[in-house]
Amino acid sequence: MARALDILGDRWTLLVIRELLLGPKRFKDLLAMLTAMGTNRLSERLSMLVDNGIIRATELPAPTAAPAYELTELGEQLRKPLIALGMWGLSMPVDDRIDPSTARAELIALCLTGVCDPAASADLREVVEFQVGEEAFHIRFDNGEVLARSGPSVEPADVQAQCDMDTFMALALQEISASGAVREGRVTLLRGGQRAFARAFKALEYSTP
Amino acid sequence: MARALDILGDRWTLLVIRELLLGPKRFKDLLAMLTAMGTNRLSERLSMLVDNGIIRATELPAPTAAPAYELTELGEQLRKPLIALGMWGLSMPVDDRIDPSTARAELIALCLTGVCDPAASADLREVVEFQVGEEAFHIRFDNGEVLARSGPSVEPADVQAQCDMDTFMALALQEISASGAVREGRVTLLRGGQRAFARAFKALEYSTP
DNA sequence: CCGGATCCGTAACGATACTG
DNA sequence: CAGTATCGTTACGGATCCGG
Repeated sequence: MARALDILGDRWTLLVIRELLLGPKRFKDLLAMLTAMGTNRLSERLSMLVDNGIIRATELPAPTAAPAYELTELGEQLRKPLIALGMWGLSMPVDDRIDPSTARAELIALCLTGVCDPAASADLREVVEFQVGEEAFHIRFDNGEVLARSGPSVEPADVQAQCDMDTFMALALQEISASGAVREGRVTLLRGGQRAFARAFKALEYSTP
Repeated sequence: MARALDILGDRWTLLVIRELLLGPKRFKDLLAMLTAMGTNRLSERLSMLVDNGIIRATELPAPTAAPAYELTELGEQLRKPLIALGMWGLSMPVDDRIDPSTARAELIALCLTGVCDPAASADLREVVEFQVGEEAFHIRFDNGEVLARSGPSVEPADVQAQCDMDTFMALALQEISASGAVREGRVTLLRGGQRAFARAFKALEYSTP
């Protein structure tokens, strides 16, 4: 534990890794998510993480071809522990619910992918793209694997959904049903049907929060 | 995750909680384990953790009756995430193996209790006391529950074992067998038999490191 | 513009001396 | 024993500047 904290214990380090759990990111994108972090600090953390084999420099796919950072296999292994920590933070009784104005739907989605039952999506293979407020992200179900990523999907999405933060949080907390939210117009489906959309949230359900 | 790190992200905080996962501890005991931590810093962290409902002030059992700190239910819920982080640190390829001179057997035991299969100790009910170098600790098996704690057990132990750090690490990593270690004299049993001792390590075995 | 590196004032830290 | 007070040093956030 001390060894892990020697590397991950500095301020921002775990938050940088959190961002990269949502897929490869550019320097400026990380900076945009981690407000109040200085450019020098970010650069310092990134090179330290590279030196320790937790992330590596890479390039964004095809048309963009911009430099970026991504997790290595070692870094990827932090997914479970970090999501577990996130769930603990979620259960903290500070304000009962996270402030919707500072919340980020893609991070909520990330948590869901970490706590949902893989068996529930064992025979599911679809990509759902979300637009929640300003943020765009997608969730890929691939026969038991569930992955949340920032930005639109590279392969064409089966479902494209649009809603506001409050609706997304209510969906994530299972306070409202997916099909009900569509019927009531709280969710707009730009592509795909209500059935496919509901299937996705069914697969994301967790048992014991 | 950010909420969790707001509370737990400062230096030493997670290490203080790690110590308390091994049972209630006094101020001076925490200080002794956390070398290089200033008394003011420890005091600061402790009161912050109390304010956030993660630990609480208490008293050591019966004869000692000294002030101490222990985890609340909220703090106890950090066990799984923290041990997961510890296991990640263990898999870090810095030096393959932790330096036996700085390692602490009770922390290794703590990790084992977090990753072993509860089913393996479902019908086991015994207390094993260890003396490894200077440190004394015990592991309590109670029908599926497995708990590692610093110091001797309050209830009389079924097994009392003595060995050096290298032997304990080899046992934990399943490099040698428990009964073999006893036969070869690497482990001295002050109380209890080889069978009971071997049962304990059998129950502590993990499947995928 | 993007990815950094440099500089500076402030906050946090480690060590030690001190107190109820 | 369980902290509090003080002090010199380190790490941080913010702003500015530079090379591609």
